[in-house]
Amino acid sequence: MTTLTPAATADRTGVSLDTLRYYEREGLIGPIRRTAGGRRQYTEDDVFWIGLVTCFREAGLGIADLRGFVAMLRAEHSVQDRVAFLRERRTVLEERVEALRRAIKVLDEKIDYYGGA
Amino acid sequence: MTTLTPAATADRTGVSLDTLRYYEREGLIGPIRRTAGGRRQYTEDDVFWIGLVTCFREAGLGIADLRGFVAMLRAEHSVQDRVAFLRERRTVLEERVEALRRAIKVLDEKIDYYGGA
DNA sequence: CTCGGATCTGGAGCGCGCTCCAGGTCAAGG
DNA sequence: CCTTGACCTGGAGCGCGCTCCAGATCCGAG
Repeated sequence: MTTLTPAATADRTGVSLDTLRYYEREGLIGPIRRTAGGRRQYTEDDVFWIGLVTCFREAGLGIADLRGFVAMLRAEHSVQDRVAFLRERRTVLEERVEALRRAIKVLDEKIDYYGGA
Repeated sequence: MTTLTPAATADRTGVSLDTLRYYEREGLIGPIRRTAGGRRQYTEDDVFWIGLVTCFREAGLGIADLRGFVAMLRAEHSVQDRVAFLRERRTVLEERVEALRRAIKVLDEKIDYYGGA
């Protein structure tokens, strides 16, 4: 199976080396496989998961939220628990969209006031 | 003209006393009128503006952005500059909405995977 | 006039999410 | 071999947005 070096992974994902290590320390990704010498080897699956983490980070979820997400995947949770967790996060994000819509509306009003020119 | 005490203003706006003072120090609001003794007297206009600031903060704009907003209102800027600034902020917020939509989509897919139960 | 609660100021402290650094290790090319 | 550059670890540092604190001042009720 092909693996990626840290540098290649940073390149592919747009996440810095430091941040990749930080996410791993925080339990958001990995643990990442190592070579005999201790260097990290990222798999395609790792890259995919890093993409998910990035997606949620860009949406403004915190590190603790993401840790919750990882925890949810561990088998000790029922399907109901998982869906409840997912719906809860969804609600938080929807509320954030509403906050943005309100702010955009204010901006649009101001722009209109200036004649939209 | 009726004015509000700091406590009443915090109450009305949902912004803490410390944060009101902080916003004023940072130039996001005010300067707020004072009594002879130095106590702040918030007007209805102040309260309204605090509402706007809160709206933008909830949308995730930073303190520096808000300061830019205040600067924009000062007369040295042309209508074109102002509208350009407003449109720019609007674009930033729209991008944020898109990031949220992407994350919500991921959540929906997971929820579907669990059968939406 | 006195008391006490609200308010004042300046500055320290905090949680988050990185980011940077020192000092050392690994491994491919010459 | 030896060099060189990517990588390792642990920990310090940083910018943001508050939040908290001490010590002083104000002012309405009694």
